[in-house]
Amino acid sequence: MDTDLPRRGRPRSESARRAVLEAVDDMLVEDGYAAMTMRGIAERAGVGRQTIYRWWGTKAEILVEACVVDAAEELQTSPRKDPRKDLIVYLAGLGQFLVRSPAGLAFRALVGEAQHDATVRGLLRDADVLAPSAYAVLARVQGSMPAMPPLELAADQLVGPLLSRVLLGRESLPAKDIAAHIDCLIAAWRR
Amino acid sequence: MDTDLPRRGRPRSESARRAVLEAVDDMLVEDGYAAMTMRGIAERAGVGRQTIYRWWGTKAEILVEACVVDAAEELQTSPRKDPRKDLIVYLAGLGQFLVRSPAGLAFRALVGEAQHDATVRGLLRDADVLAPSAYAVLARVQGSMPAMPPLELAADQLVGPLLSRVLLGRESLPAKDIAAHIDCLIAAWRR
Amino acid sequence: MDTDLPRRGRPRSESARRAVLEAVDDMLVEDGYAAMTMRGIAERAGVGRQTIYRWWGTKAEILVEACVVDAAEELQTSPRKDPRKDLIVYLAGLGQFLVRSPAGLAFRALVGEAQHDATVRGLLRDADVLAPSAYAVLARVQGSMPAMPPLELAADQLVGPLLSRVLLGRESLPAKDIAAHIDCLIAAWRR
Amino acid sequence: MDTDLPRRGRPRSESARRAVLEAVDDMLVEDGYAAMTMRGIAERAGVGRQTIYRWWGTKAEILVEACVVDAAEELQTSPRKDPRKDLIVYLAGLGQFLVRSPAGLAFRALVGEAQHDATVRGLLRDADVLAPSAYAVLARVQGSMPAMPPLELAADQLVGPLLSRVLLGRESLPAKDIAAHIDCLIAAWRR
DNA sequence: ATTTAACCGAGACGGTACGTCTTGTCTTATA
DNA sequence: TATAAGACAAGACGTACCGTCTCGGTTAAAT
Repeated sequence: MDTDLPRRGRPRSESARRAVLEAVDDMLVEDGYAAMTMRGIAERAGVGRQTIYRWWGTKAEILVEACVVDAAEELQTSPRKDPRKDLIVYLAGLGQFLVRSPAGLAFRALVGEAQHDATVRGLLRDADVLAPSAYAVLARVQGSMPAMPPLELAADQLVGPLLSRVLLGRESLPAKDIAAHIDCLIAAWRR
Repeated sequence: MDTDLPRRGRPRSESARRAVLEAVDDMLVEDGYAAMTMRGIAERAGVGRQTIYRWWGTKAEILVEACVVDAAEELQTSPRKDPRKDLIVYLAGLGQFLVRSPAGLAFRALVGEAQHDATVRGLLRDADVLAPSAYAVLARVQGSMPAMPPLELAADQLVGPLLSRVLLGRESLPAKDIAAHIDCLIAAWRR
Repeated sequence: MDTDLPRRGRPRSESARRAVLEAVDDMLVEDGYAAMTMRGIAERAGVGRQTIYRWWGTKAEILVEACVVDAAEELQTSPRKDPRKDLIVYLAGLGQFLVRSPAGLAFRALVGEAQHDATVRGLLRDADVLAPSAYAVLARVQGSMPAMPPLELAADQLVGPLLSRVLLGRESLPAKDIAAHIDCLIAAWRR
Repeated sequence: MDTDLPRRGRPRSESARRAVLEAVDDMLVEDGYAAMTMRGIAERAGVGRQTIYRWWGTKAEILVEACVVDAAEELQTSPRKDPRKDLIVYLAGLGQFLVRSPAGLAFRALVGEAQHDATVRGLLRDADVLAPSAYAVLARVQGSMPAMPPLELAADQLVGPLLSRVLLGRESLPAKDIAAHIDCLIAAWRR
């Protein structure tokens, strides 16, 4: 165990940690990622700059911590009886997450940074923000879809069209198109 | 027309323009986007800094010019008799473009910047890098796919799964999965 | 010659140079050396920080440039007929310079820094702030002082007692003591 | 008395005190004053940082404690029959102290700090490092020097030329010049 | 042929974020 | 209650890049 050894020195300030994460969330919504500097985060959080570098070292690491928990929670949907409805509700929720939620904004900022920096790419891959929620809903409907491909590919087919639209700067999928997309998938997977 | 009036003064240096675009391509491949600064581009291209700002003003604008022409060319595929083969070849080519081609790298860097900056988002939307090529191949196979949704959604269904994989930092779709994905789409669209 | 080669690029800003030197002088008087930071100088002078590092690189180098010219001017005395008076006037002027003049403050700050940093020690030695003025007055009275030691030692004997008092934090020599000291020197040097 | 009341709690660690003073001496010799930070002293001494602030509060205060006792001891000379020899030996010893001894280095560092900081100036004045030893030797030779000025001025005349040379970054007085200087003083003071 | 206008490269300018360092204070567990 | 360890807020350090500006020099069309 690591909690057993009674660490010496002043312990880490939990309030400073929370202040940083909240500041990042707020600034992302208010000013956007480009205007969010380490210096600015520190000032906004009322925290020393060194304190940030001590625990995170990178804007991306802060973002990961700021969004993974919220993301998992926001993307989780309750099961429906109708598989079609189940998939539609999930995808609509994902759309809302990506364009409305602060956690979704953080996620998109991370995806953006990942295109510029291999380290962030790894960070994002390890965080595994979307897959668990997609796997969960797919596992629920899998029984009635004998031709569904393995989960990984099925998840890409499910979320890819919506996700790429948003990342390429277009509007999210309108409700009608979400339904049409799901109907396509069901037709293919039931075949 | 605007090219008719024969502007006075020294004309724009075509060699400087090409030097900048090549420098951007090279630096993107060698050092990555994060290490690519306006100052660095100017030095690498052997060009004054002001000259860059005179004609482009933004890294993103240079990237757009550096990739749109190449992208259109690299993504264009010759028609096949077999619609399935046609789609598979296109998607495999898109995968290569995204992870191998300098133009693809530039495109991904642009997508990254678009997450952080609304201006770049607009730029990227206007450049319309992927859609024309996807529409072209879809138009070719449309005849034999009576249930295919409108082109925009169909294009998202076609490229979304591959695109989102790459943008989220995972490997591109392996050949087997490309085939499986196309088979799903055909099954749904032929229905 | 070096002025012949027609330097490229924007020439150095003389106004920025003067602004920095004046800011240093003012801040030294108002806030003291310890409170004078590179950042503060830049802000006070209305100058970019990099501009300072481009031309000076060190607080000490700025101080040297800020005080050498003024020092030489302030320490120069006009000849008197009476050698005793000549020496007294010079020494009294040196006392005023050390405790009143901004240039003298800069000089003392430099001497302080020289105790901590060998580079500054060299800088100070090369600047040769005091010696020329002392040599000048000693050369004038040398004729009537057959036993005067070589100029270097004589200069130390002349200014050392006053200088060390001030540097060790005591008051400057009072007028009575200046006269007594000069009388001692004359007695020894006329012997 | 204050030492009588047997203070409660853990007594001050004498070993920590010595460790700090030794660390300061060593670092001054090895790295120089500029590279000597409170943090560095604490690490080198294997001592908590707070412990230093509790007992000294300032680098200057540590330096004073680190040098006053040693200085007094090193500057004390045994009486000679010949007053000339007495003065020469003292002055030569002072030169060695200033450029060789760790205590002398600490003293010069203090003089340096005193130029930047009025508090240190007061500290240095109160410590009275040089005067007692100079007064002692002057008192011994005073009998044979009827024209010697009051001790304070005489001491300045004795040590000033050497001291100012060293503080201004030049070499210490060579033996020949020490003798010449003393001979001047004797000539003036015997007059 | 000369003038004029816009271009070109180089490089200094005022700003500002970077990541590191040190300061003096504080909060732990230990002695 | 002193101690060593070490986290804390604050802020200076020197570097790098931003976008602008100001030079001397070049290149063509208009005079």
